[in-house]
Amino acid sequence: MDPHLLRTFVAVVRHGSFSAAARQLGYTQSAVSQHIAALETDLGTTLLHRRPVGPTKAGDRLLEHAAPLLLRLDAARADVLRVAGTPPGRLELAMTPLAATPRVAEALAGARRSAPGLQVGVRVEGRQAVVTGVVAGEYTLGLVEGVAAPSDPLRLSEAGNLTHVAVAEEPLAVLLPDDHPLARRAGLRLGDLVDARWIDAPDVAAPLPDLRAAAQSDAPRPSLRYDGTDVTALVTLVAAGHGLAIAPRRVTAGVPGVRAVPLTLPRLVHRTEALHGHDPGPAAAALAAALAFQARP
Amino acid sequence: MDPHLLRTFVAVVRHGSFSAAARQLGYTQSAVSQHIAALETDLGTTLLHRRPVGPTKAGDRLLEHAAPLLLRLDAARADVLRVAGTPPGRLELAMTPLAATPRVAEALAGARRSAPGLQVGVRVEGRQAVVTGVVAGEYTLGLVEGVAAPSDPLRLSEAGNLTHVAVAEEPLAVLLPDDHPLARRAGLRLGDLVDARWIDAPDVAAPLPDLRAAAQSDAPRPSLRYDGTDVTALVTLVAAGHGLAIAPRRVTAGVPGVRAVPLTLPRLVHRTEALHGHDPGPAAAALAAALAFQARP
DNA sequence: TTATCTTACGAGAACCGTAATGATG
DNA sequence: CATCATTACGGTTCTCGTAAGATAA
Repeated sequence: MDPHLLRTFVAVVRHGSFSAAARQLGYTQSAVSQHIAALETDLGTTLLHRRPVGPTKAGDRLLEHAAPLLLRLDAARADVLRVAGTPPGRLELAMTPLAATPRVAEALAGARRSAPGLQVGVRVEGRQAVVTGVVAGEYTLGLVEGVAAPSDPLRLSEAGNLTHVAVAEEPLAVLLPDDHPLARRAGLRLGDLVDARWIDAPDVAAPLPDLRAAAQSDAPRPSLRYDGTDVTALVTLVAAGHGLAIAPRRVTAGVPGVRAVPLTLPRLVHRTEALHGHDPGPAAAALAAALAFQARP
Repeated sequence: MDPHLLRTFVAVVRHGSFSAAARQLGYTQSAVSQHIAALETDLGTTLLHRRPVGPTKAGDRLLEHAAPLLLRLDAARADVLRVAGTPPGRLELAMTPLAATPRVAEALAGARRSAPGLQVGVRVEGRQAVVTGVVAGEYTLGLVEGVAAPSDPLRLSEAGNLTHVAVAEEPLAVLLPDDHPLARRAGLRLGDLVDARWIDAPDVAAPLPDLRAAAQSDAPRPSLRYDGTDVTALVTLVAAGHGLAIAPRRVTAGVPGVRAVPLTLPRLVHRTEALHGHDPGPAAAALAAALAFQARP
């Protein structure tokens, strides 16, 4: 099970075609065919059915393992190179949209002041992309956020051996249009809203699956999905009555037509964490330290 | 970064010798030397210093990744073979010592009744060995236990994409010798026992590191380490005054000279979970279902 | 010297591309 | 028949073992 074979396997599945995978990988169709044949012989099973090309049951299982495996392989290489290579005067910072707070900007400014020559790159992406990028060593530091029970760490998949540092915990609020019947309440329970329509905006609000897990029900069902990374767009959608969302209250600041009502049950917070690999270099370490907050017991 | 190279790398580090690793792997010393050289050239760093042989800093980082990587590779193969190969009439059950309860034995008996020809193998091991074995497909079903907050899942490292099924939650008790000043209390808090001497018996009682994590202090410090898997031995050690331990109260049943006082704070339970890969076959699935309990909300 | 790692070199295997063959819609 | 996967074949590269060389205890 050579990683190369696995890589072509996932490429074939993704493209649904041997030839397309070959093009992407810079191989001939023949080579791809031989790769798949090698895998299938090795495992003694057929992994793909052809015409149309798609994974068999066994192939599905392999696929589920292959991607994380390749990711960890990259992570290993990146991790070794990190301690070996000259610690670069660069800081590549990636974060999810809601993690971009003034506090982060200030801490970053502080880091630049104390290391004048520092090259800094900042990037805003979805949560998964941030985690993957940090694991693969593409970014030196990542800021991700999500919902969790108070002082619980975020449950990040594939965040293998990254270091977590708690950066912030904020109360969550239900975002409703101004004229919503519940908009004047002092607090809301998720149970009050089982029949509501929700906007699923995984990158820019509390992801609905996380809420369902926390609420131990399948209550919040999406009526609209928003895939961008622009917070204002989401808030505008809420104001227009497309559905509700749950996010830290601050996102509604300055936007008319929307109210943020504190979420009282389940007891969840919006938590931000900094992620980095082993020894991310002095700049990233200093930044992470500056961002770290003391979790209240 | 061929897996073969990684495998020889970890073997070399483990043995502290190229030649020993070569013997174990069925290679020549030369081949091992070439493997390491290949890795070092590929990564552009020295991974080992020689005479004596040991990992460099970069090598340490690689080592940390290599073992899980190889494990997951085996897991992938096992997982594919599991769905491919004929579902065998075998059930290989592995469990940690405290998971071996009458309830498990009964459920196993039930599984054998409903599948008369079933070949069953049972094995008791340490927690890590059980998890590793299930991941690698060596066992069809694993039962592991540990301490956790009520209705929280166990935090298992390297349990990647295994299915967890809650099997039992039991209250925890502090095990003390009969003549201990606190032995007559109705309940004990961990804070009452900061100065006590503890027995660290990771396989057969609540592992001290888990307790420290839960208590958010470094309080329970070990005075004696017990590495066996025999519960009675631990209880006997407690009775003899070698130190305290935390375990489900039932382990003291019938043993004189020991008392089990309920642990009231932190609020922790002894939790048992069944682990299996995707589609472990009908026998294991039935057994897991029979063991599953309804977690109280 | 002795145990041990490294290097040189050659036989065999593995790998990928070209090109011919086969299968499917 | 056109598209796409498979198979046959050959040159190149890799890999490992043998054997000789280097190096530290």
